[in-house]
Amino acid sequence: MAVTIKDVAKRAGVNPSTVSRAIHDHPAISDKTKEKVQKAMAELGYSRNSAAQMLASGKAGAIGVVFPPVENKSEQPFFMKILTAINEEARQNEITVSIASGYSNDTLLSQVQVMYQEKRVDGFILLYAGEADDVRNYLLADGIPFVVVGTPVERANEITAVDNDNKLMGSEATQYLASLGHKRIAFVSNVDSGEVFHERYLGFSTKVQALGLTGQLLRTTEEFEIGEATALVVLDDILAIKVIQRLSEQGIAVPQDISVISFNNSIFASLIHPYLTTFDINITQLGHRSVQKLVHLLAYPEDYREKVTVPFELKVRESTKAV
Amino acid sequence: MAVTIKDVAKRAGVNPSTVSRAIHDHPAISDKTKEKVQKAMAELGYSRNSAAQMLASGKAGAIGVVFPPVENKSEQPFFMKILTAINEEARQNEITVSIASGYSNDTLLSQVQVMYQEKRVDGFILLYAGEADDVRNYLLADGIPFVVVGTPVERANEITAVDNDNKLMGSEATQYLASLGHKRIAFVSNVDSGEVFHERYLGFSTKVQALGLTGQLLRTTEEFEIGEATALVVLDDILAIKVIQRLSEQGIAVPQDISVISFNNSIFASLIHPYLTTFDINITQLGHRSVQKLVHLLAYPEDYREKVTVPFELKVRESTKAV
DNA sequence: CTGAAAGCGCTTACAG
DNA sequence: CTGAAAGCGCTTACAG
Repeated sequence: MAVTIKDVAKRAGVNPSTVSRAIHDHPAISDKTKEKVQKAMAELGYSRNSAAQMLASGKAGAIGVVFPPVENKSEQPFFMKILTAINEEARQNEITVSIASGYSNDTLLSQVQVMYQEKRVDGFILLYAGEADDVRNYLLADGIPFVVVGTPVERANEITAVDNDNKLMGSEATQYLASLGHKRIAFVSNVDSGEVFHERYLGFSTKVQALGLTGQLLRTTEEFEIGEATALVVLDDILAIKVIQRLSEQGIAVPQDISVISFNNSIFASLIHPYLTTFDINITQLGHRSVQKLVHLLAYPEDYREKVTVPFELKVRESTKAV
Repeated sequence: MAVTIKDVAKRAGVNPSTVSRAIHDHPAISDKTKEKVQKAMAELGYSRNSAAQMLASGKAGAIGVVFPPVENKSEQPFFMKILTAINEEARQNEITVSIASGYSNDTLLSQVQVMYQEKRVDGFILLYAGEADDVRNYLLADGIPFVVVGTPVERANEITAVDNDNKLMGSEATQYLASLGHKRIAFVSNVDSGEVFHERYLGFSTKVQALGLTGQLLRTTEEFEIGEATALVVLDDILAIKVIQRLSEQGIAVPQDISVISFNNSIFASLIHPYLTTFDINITQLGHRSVQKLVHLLAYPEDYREKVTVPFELKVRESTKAV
């Protein structure tokens, strides 16, 4: 019923193996034959059968995207956005994207194992980094190609990663506030672990020191006092708008009384006023590059694992002002 | 290298065809033989080769999830959440989820066509409804199994759909406000088309009429006056928090001066105060049911197309109060 | 209840 | 530059 390589071969008056080679643009096949085959394919409306191709070639032509085992994925626009970007780039490479998601490490691991063992995918993109977990250990142990979006803390040397330079971003946030004349700045976070927090905070505190400013760390999990600070570097957009509301309840207005700068440039940054001055982390690029790196790894499994750093961009909006 | 059905057969002392049947729990195979095969599989660590299975059986064991061709998918938690739910249910059914996304109807259509023609998927779940578009027309024309999340306006009779009852939700929103003593209520929207808007608004206006209340439609795209209204039914959470901020700038406080009720119960509903009274639309259930319906359709292609209505639930929070 | 055989639609050494 | 053949790992009528 469906058009096969045999039908095309018959129509073009060649052997099926020649059709297969023509399709893959094999250098040994003459241009003339390639044209004949092209023509026959077009006339018959040929589509390859991916299952047959996978079986014969041993390649799945698909990659798995692994979401973090957390409940609140849907609250973070990051995931949908990078998934879209990954799919876009995958399509350019004629690769299909399958997904693995779950709320525990166990379900995630078993999905990843099944996907790989059943040869449904050739490799993986992990959308979370940090400490090693079961999934990463499995991939590493079995030598399965994968790339991580984010920065692994362990065995970073053996892992291809794509990330922003969070330390530099923390530093530039501070620098920008300093350029507006702020001298007393606080870093605000709702967590005290995680690579993203560590790096952004490190960039902040290093820069504070370098410029001779006054800096401190404020945790939103406890009651906190702004004190003398005239500017805040907040871990991400969503936290920033919560902080701004809390300040507003205390009669402190942003940016009139205090400036706020944050990270990610998500929907939350331009949801309500004051729109946030924030760093765009270029999620589309993160997605594209991670696919490219994985494709490379698939072709050259023994090549070096390297880290790709994607540039960010400051978006100045309403939440910051000069003192 | 990888363990195949042949290896298992040899170990179990049976024919490969028997192994295949045992794996699929074929009724003709004796329990004793099934056990032998189970044991051999476990000992050898057998995993099926999905490509071979797909080729031999003609089934992909995978479904495609199609995202709407819009830019702002990542801003709506709905998509990530339903994707997670779909994947969860698919896993229960040993089905893989692949995705199709793009910013134009053309790229979306070509992805869907390729996925189906290359036999990578058996059917699709469309995450958008409303007017017929190229993708849906293609699926309908070629008799490809699919289910829609949402309510199609055309040819609804030929399409399996999973949705909430938006009209009823609009009605119950109004009813709830009326029960709090509100008599002048406005419906607030930033669009004037789309099934979701139409249905929710229809439910609102029908109920307003039935209860003898005063109702009106306010468009946020223009300057609007609350007028005499003491309560607002807002199209969705994200719009609601924007409206609340606008009111606040005019010195109107929610819920002290005016009540607000909205829909979706997304992250935006409990992001900042006042937390929103809103309807939870049960996205997890929408996702699960859509997979179940598709699986059914795959097994019984000639069965009726039907609509599944998933219940919703009112979440009372801070944005509404009695007059 | 089980086996032997053909076939699914490709790819790829091997020949020439 | 191209063909003939074997093989990838399953499934499934057909026999018995």
